[in-house]
Order: sequence, then C-alpha cells, then structure tokens
Amino acid sequence: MAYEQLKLENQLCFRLYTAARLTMGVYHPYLDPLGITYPQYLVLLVLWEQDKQPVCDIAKKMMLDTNTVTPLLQRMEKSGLINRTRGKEDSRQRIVSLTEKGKAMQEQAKHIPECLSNDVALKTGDAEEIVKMIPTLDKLIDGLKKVE
Amino acid sequence: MAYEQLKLENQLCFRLYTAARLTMGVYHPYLDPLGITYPQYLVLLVLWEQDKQPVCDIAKKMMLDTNTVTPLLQRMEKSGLINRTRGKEDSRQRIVSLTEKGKAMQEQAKHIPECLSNDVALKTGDAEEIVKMIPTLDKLIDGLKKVE
DNA sequence: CAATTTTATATCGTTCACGATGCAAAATTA
DNA sequence: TAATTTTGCATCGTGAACGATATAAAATTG
Repeated sequence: MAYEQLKLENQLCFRLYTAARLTMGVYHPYLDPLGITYPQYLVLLVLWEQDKQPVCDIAKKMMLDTNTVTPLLQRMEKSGLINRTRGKEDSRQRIVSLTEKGKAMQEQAKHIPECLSNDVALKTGDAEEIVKMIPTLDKLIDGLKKVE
Repeated sequence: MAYEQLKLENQLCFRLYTAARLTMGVYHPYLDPLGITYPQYLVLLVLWEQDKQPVCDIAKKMMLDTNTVTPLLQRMEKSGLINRTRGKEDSRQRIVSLTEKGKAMQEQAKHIPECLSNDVALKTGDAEEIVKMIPTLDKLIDGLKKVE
C-alpha cells in the first residue's frame, strides 16, 4: 500500500527529532529544580562562557533567530537570571548580562553534563557509540545552516 | 572562566536539537505547497502505511503523547486531511482515517524522501556518513524512550 | 550631506511539545 | 455485581520555534 520510502521507519529526520526530544527529557530532573528549561540552559551556557553579549551573538551561537531568542531572554529577565541593557556604542543592541542569580547557577549546574552522560550511558548501555556521532552531526549541521 | 564541560560546543543534545530543527527546515519547500507541517507529514506517513488507527496507536508510533497528538489531529481534521470517528468496540477510542484529500496527497508526497536525500547530500557533500548514524540514533531512542 | 540599504531587535500569529488535570468508558478486583 | 483501577482522549497553560512584519539606528551609497 505505502511507498517504501514513505515509511516512518525510513526517516532520518524523524529519528533526529525524536532523539532530540527524548534527550532533552533526560535534562528535566536536573533543570526543573533550577527552574529553567533546556533552551534557557543553553542561553546560560553561552553566557557562562562569556558574559555581556548582544542578542545577535547569542542567537548565532544557538543557531536560532532573534524572534525565538528575544522572547526567551524576556522570560529569563523576568525570572531574574539576566539583565538586558541598551548597547552604548550601538544603541540598537541589547547587551545581555548575567545577574548574581544567573552567575550563581553555574555552580549548581556544573555537574549536569556528567550526570547526563552517566544517565545516557546507563539507559543505552553504550555512550561511546553515541558520542561518536558528534562529528557527523556537526557535518550535517554545518551543511544545513543558513549561509550568512 | 567556564567549566570545560559547560561549553556549548561539548553538548551532544544541542547538536541533536539543532540537527533536527535544520533538517525539518529542509522539508519546508516540499511541505509548504501541500499546506502541511512536518509533524502533520509524520501523521500522514503513519496513516498512509495503515489507515484507520486510534489516536493512541498514532501517538505511540510518533513517540508523542496524546496531549500533543490530539490538537495536531484536530487541526488536520479542520484542514480536511482526516476524519476522527468514535470507535465501535471501544467507544473511548477515536479512529483516525484519511479523507480523499489525505489519500490523494500521498501521490504528491512520494518523491519527498528522495528529494530530501538529494538535498542533504548536496548540502553536506556526504549523505553516506549521515545515514550511517541511523542505527546509533535508534539505539539512543530505544534506550531513552519511556518503558510502558 | 541626503537617500537608501542593512542591521539589531521586537511583535504578532500559528503550530508544536508537554506537564497537569479532568472525564467517561472499559477492565479488573473484591 | 459493586467498587476500584486503568485506559483513551481531551483541555488548559506555558514555553518554544518560526514566518511575516515593523521600527529605529547604523552603515553605505549617490
């Protein structure tokens, strides 16, 4: 009845989409107590690496557009994790900086990557093989990302 | 400043999340003319493979919960792709079936997987390596999916 | 310098994802 | 059979994604 190529089980994208959703789910027990979501955690990773960045830099690193990042940052400002001030040289820019609360959260979060790695290893039985996908995923992402 | 493990570039999940988003983006030029979204396309894949399924079966195949699938199906019913009738044996169930429009769309969609594959190969230069991730993604998904 | 284009950000509307909760029908248990 | 539990689906609220559009500031061009 169905064309072979139209079977769900033959879709790469469906797997990426599902794997991403399920992997984000593994973060829940660690992020919920901190009161943040996975995308918010990504913003914090970016800011912990370098504080005080304009929205466009954060968006570029997360490979999202500002129409996704702006509301995300607005929510984070409301929950007291960041501040958004006008740029001094370029007044179009909004410089995003960590509050004390945002900075302090780094200490609570520093074990998350290790916990995740352990959880995934435990659940899948073999994290080695999974981590080996990283270069290929990078190649895929690099090929598909918009040229600027 | 930042803990090494807290750098964005060391995150597997971020790559899955980004790869999934970008890959879904490649579907846009093919799905937009059909007036459907990627999750709606997945529902159609499921129904083309086997028509007349209860919501729970569709949800299980898509690895989503009914609170995501129900509104999705409601939108698809509104746009005339499917019908949702009460189950005869089990009246709790909603049996989802393709309309003529939903069935006819299969013909228009049958080249999409091939187009996608070509597009990805063209953009990344090497689709071989990417397709090789499938068994590993399946292992990851299988390990992370909820036990029922 | 004036006009035009680009850039940085924001807003709006629609569709998902998903936790929490509700409800009625079916299945199970006492 | 009556009481309880489970199952199938739906609703609600929140937070993303993202296309389309808007706006003001900067950069570029004429």
